[in-house]
This record gives sequence, structure tokens and C-alpha cells, in this order.
Amino acid sequence: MGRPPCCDKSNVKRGLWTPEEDAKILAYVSNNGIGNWTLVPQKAGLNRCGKSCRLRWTNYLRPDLKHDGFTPQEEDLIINLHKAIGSRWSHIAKQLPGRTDNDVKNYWNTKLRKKLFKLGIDPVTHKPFSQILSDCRDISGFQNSQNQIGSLNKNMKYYASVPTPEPSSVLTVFPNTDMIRNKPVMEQVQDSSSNVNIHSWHCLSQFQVLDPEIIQPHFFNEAISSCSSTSSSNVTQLGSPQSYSCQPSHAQITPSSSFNWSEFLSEPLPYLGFQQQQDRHLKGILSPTNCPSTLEQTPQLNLATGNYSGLNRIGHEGGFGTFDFGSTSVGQANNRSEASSSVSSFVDAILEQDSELRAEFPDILDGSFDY
DNA sequence: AACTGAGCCAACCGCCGAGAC
DNA sequence: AGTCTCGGCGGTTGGCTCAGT
Repeated sequence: MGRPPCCDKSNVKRGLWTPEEDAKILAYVSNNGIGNWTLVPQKAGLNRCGKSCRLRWTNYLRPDLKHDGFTPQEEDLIINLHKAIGSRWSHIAKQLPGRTDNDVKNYWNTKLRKKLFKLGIDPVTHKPFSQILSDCRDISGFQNSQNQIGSLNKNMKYYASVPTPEPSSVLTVFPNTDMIRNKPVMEQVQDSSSNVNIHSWHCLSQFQVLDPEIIQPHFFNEAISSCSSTSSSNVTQLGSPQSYSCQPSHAQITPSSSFNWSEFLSEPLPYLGFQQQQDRHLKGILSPTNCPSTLEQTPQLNLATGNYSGLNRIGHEGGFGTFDFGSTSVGQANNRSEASSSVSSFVDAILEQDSELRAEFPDILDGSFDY
């Protein structure tokens, strides 16, 4: 036989915690420290499950927790880490002192995903939607294309709550994707001064290339299954540098058996000598020197500098430990605080620039990207 | 004032690996 | 060796708040 159960699940209190219960937890921990949580309810005089007590302490009562809003630097770090490792919230939270995985997860789900979407970036793959569309043209086989669009559509529906369209509308886009393909998204961005504004504009313009009737939300119909579940294997077999998997980023970079996320994330960053530890941490995470890898022409949003680079590191065929935290140079990273101070948030800046573009080119942009 | 829907977030659920028994 | 809980994790949900109608 195993251990006895920690509590009678049917008789413990659930739901929101009262200040009195919080006080009991705090008093208990301050007197006894953190030990066996199954004993805490009994010793602290709480009619709660030990697991519930642990969560309350971990997510709310811990004295080292921050309860204020996320800073732009934290936002950028979350986005870059999510791009690199996917929804491993505990690992991401470890890079953010005073934040819990629950905090990060909630912030991502309620704010950051929507921000990325407004920028025209798929929050799952961290790739521009226009690029995903162009990929559809590159992918041989109609099924794959359907799946890619399906993923995009899924996101669109999530963020825009669009009405369910006719399934046939999905098909109408494909004859037009030539227009997209002939206009590579990152081509101009890479050799420019890399202002993300260009990307934003480019992304918008690419959407505009398509018939507005087609590109409007109903285009992204849920006529097909999500690519994350059905097309990933197909897509990754293509092997073309211009082909991008529609998988979630964490699936895309599945670690080898010997790879350890915790070790990787906790590794020191000797090439950086920043004054403040947190800054050092943030910048270090964004450094490209962390792991050498195969280079691939993949657009890369650099939230630290506002650049959108075409160079990205992607591990191939599942064997890696090589991935990218953002293709910024160390020099760029060093300028990070400066950039952050001049612009409250990179993402906010993009949105602002996007608004300016709309004001400048109302005829072109209106209706093409609002949902 | 009442209703509705979106946004937010604390808490719960369910799974998994490690370890106790 | 097998069974079970603990602790940790990511995903999901319930309920509160607030703005809009």
C-alpha cells in the first residue's frame, strides 16, 4: 500500500480564499517554514486540501512575489521565451523574478497573444500570418495547405470571434496565393534598417494583395482541422528553407533526450557584463550566442530592438538543443535598456506605428486588417 | 437601473514523474 | 514489484469587475 490520502477531498473547502485563511497560511509558514504541505491544513487549522494550500502560497502569498503589472521588458522576455520554448510557463516564470507560472500564463493568455495577433503574428508559431499564407503556396499537397489555413483560421476565430463562414470560402484563396508568394515578406525587412514598422506595413500590404472579400475573417474558416494536430509531420518533411511548420513552437523544437530545459535556462551568460542582474538576465536570454545552430531564413521579431530579422536558428529533425532566443546581436542586446526606455513597450510602439500607417494610407489599409 | 458580454485572474483539474510504503 | 500520494506542471474554468447598451 502507498501513503494515506492527504485529506478528505469531499469535505475540504474550495473556492476563493478568505483573508483569515491567508493569515493562517502565512502564520504557519512563518513559524514552521515550507515542508510537507499535506500537514499544513491540519497544523494551520484550515479546512483545505494541502495541494490547495501549496498553490495559494506559491501563486499568491509568497513574500517575494510581485503583484504589480508586467513591465515592457518582462513582456518582451515572455514573448521571446514563448517563441523559443513554447508554453513551458514554469521555465519562463523562472526567468522573471517575482512572477509565477500562473501569472505568466494568465498574462500571456489575456494580453500578449492578442497583442501579437494585432501585429499580424501567429502567437503559436510566432510567424507572420502573411508568411503562413505564403507557406501554403509552397507546400505541395492540398491537405497541407488546408491544415495551415485551418490553424490560421483557428487563431483568427479565437481573437476575432468571427462568425462561422461557409467552408467553401477556404478554397477560394489558393489561386491568389501566387500574389503573396511573389512578394516575400522578409525580403525587404532584412536589408532595411529593420524597423519593424516595415514588417507591419509589409504584412498589412500582403493581406491587402488578396481580395478583401477573401481575406476577411470568413476566409479563415474552420473547415479543416488544426495543423498542430494533423499537419505537423507532413510539413516538417518538406525540408525547404522557405517552408515553415505550422506546429507550435515548442513542438517544433522538441528537445533531444539529453537536453534539459532547466539547465539551459539557468546557465550563466558569461558574454554579458551588464550592471543590473535583471537586465543581464533579460539581455542574456536574447543573445544569439547561447547556442550555435543551423541558420534558416525565418523572419524573427526582435522585441528588444524593434528589428525584424530574417535569420533564425531552428533545430532540424528533432535533434538539437539548438534554438533561438531572438536573433539580436550582443550589441543590440546592449542597447536594449536604451530602447526600452525610449519606447515604453516595443509591442505598444508597433501598434502605434500601425495606427499611423492606417492614418496615412486609409484607403489601402482600412478594412484589410481589422476584424 | 438592468442587462450583457468581454476581460481578467484565482483556483481547480488532470496528468505525469518521483518517491514512499 | 506494485500501489499509491506528493509535488509540479500546463490547461481550463468559475466568478468577479467593468464598460457598453
